[in-house]
Amino acid sequence: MAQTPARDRARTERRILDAALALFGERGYHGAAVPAIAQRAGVGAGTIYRHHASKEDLVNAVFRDAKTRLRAALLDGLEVQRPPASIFLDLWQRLWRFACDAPDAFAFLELQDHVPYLDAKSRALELEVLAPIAHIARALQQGGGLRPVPVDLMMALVWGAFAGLVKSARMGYLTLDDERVTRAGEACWALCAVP
Amino acid sequence: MAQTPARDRARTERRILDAALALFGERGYHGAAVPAIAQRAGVGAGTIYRHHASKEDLVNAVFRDAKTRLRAALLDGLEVQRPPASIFLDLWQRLWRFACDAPDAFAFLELQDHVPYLDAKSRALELEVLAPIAHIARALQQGGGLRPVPVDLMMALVWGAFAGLVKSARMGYLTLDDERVTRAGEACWALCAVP
Amino acid sequence: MAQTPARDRARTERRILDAALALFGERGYHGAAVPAIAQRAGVGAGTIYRHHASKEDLVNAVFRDAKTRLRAALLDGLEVQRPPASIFLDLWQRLWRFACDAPDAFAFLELQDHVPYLDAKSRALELEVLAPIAHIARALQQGGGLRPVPVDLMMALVWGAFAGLVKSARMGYLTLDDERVTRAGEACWALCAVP
Amino acid sequence: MAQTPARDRARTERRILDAALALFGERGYHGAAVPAIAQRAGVGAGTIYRHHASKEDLVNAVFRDAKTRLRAALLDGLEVQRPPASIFLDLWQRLWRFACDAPDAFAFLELQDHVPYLDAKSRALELEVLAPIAHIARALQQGGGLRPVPVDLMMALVWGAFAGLVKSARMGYLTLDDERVTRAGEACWALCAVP
DNA sequence: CATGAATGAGGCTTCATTCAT
DNA sequence: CATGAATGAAGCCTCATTCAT
Repeated sequence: MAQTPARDRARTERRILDAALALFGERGYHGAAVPAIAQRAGVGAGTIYRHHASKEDLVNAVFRDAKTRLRAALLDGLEVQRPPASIFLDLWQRLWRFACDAPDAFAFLELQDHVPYLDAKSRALELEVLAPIAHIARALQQGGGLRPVPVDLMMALVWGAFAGLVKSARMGYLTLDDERVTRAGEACWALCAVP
Repeated sequence: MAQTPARDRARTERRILDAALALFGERGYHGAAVPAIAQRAGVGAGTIYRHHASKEDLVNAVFRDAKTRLRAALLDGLEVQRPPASIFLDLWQRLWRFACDAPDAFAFLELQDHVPYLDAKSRALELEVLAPIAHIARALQQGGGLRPVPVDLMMALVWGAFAGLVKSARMGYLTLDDERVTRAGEACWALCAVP
Repeated sequence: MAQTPARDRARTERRILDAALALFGERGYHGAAVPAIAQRAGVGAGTIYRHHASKEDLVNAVFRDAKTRLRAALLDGLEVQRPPASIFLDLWQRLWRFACDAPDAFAFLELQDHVPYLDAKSRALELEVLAPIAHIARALQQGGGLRPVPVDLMMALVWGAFAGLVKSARMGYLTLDDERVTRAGEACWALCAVP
Repeated sequence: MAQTPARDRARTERRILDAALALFGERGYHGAAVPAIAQRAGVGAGTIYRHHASKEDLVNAVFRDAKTRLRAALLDGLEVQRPPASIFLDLWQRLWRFACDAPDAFAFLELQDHVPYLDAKSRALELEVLAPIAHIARALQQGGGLRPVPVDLMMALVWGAFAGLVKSARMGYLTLDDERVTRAGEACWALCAVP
């Protein structure tokens, strides 16, 4: 079978992306050395360059991979014909599940120091995640289901609040479990709900 | 006067801290080169090592300097004998003023990639900022003035929400002005208020 | 037919030699990458190593191939029972035709940076080109048809003069055509002619 | 004295240029490794980059240094109010002296593989050497003192002839001494002399 | 005490070579 | 037998740190 090399190659690529995601997330763009990524991926340093033209290219691939997974986690099968609170809490749970299932991806996406290296395609992908949510929020707001605060502000506040939760947990300032996260979500809904 | 050398030294130190803060904030710990910091501070590279034993030492000094200024901005003269909402909105305004007056410091403190290098003294300082606020929050909560959600969660949510706001603005996803920030603060207060 | 595999192999070998000649000639021994040669030859990188044990081996094969062609261009059917000037101008024309027909080969042979890697067989071949010409020159000189200057000097001067012409043209300091090359050859003959 | 550091720096720079000249001349641009140059210069690898922005920058500095010395060797104090043959033989001797005094520089300048990396300033310098000689040659030719062959051709031939001599000697095909070089020069003059 | 030239370990990247398919 | 993915040594270059001035 001539298919095996292709499968091998894909597996190698996945291990590179996973290792890079973990190290970029742990130590930032400049703090993650390419040879260290290679070692963690269990490949030679040169192999990374058969898959990505440069470290910058690699961080873009990692970003797009993680962002695509986040988009799927947030939006796939999302049911929007529901009361606003229900939609909000569903999204909150989806965020939490993503943060649990893919902690490396969540940590990486929250990190900022790769941002200067993102290319146009990566930036476009960022909007592909935000735009549908903004669209939903605006529709709800026009239907009177959301507090009349500019949607861009509200999204930044909610996303920031959730990120703050996870970051505090990672730094050891608090611990999280499903029940506490749900309560935090309910409190956060007050931020969006019509007063 | 034997005082002049001491004053010179303090002035040099300030320029080093400011330059380091700016570069660490812009490019992260690993992305900021010591010679570049020296150049921005207008001193020789060796001079930095007369003030700090190492780059790690320097980043701790920068962290403590910024955190101390944040503590002052948040807590100095804070009047706690007021209705909870008033305290909250005051803190929110203080945060906003700090983010405007010292954007480098705010950006740096939000950065993650220096965290692994913080020493015990720096970590202790972090608590010195959080503890008084937690104390206030708990008192208000016991007085029935705050939503009965664990205070650690609430603080993480609110701090995260504010940080998310500033981060979104820095990334160009929204623009901020006093009025919009005030409205965001009011929405955020709903998160803390007794339902 | 069992001959086809052999013919295929020979064709592959020719493409490898041509590609290597071109790249070595353009960028020098160290500047030409084996994978780049393989790509230009339209073969896999591993294929080159089925034909040559190493890059050093390859450059020797290229050298011998080019030198053999030069020898043929200079000496095949050379008529030496003629007046010295006629022989000289014939050789000059042959050089010019070679430089036009096989510019890659000419450029490569003039290059110096592969010289340290030439093996004994390649060095021997070099002499196989020079020796017959030296033999002819000495015979003419003994017959009084050439200036009484050591033949080794005269050959170095003439070969160098021709090479200088081509090199200047390649660097854009002059342009060449048949007529100008012929005039240059006539001037160069004065170098060899009995004063 | 604050002058010593400047003198040290200049000395370091000279050693770098000399080492780079030798290695580029011996092994070509791609064959000379920067760490090897540093070792030969007796400095750390990083030091080279305090004097030159890149390897390309270094090869340009080496080129300009060598070319400037060649220009001085050829043209400084050249007396042109003399019979053409005398001028020619003087230049020939100057070339020979340069090739003896600065064999590394001569070998390097003859090498071609740095040419693609020369910048505009370096190319301009090349012309500064050629132009005065071309000017002299044209004047002589108009005065009837030189063979009526295009000056660009004649210069390429003579320069090439001399280079061929030195190259043959370096490759061991012949040996040179003052007397033999003088005889070669006399033969070469025939190339330029009015027939 | 400040300086900045020097250092060399380590980072990013290339490439000659191997080997499983 | 051809292939091309993988390798890791080695190349170019940066930068945290030192030290002579």
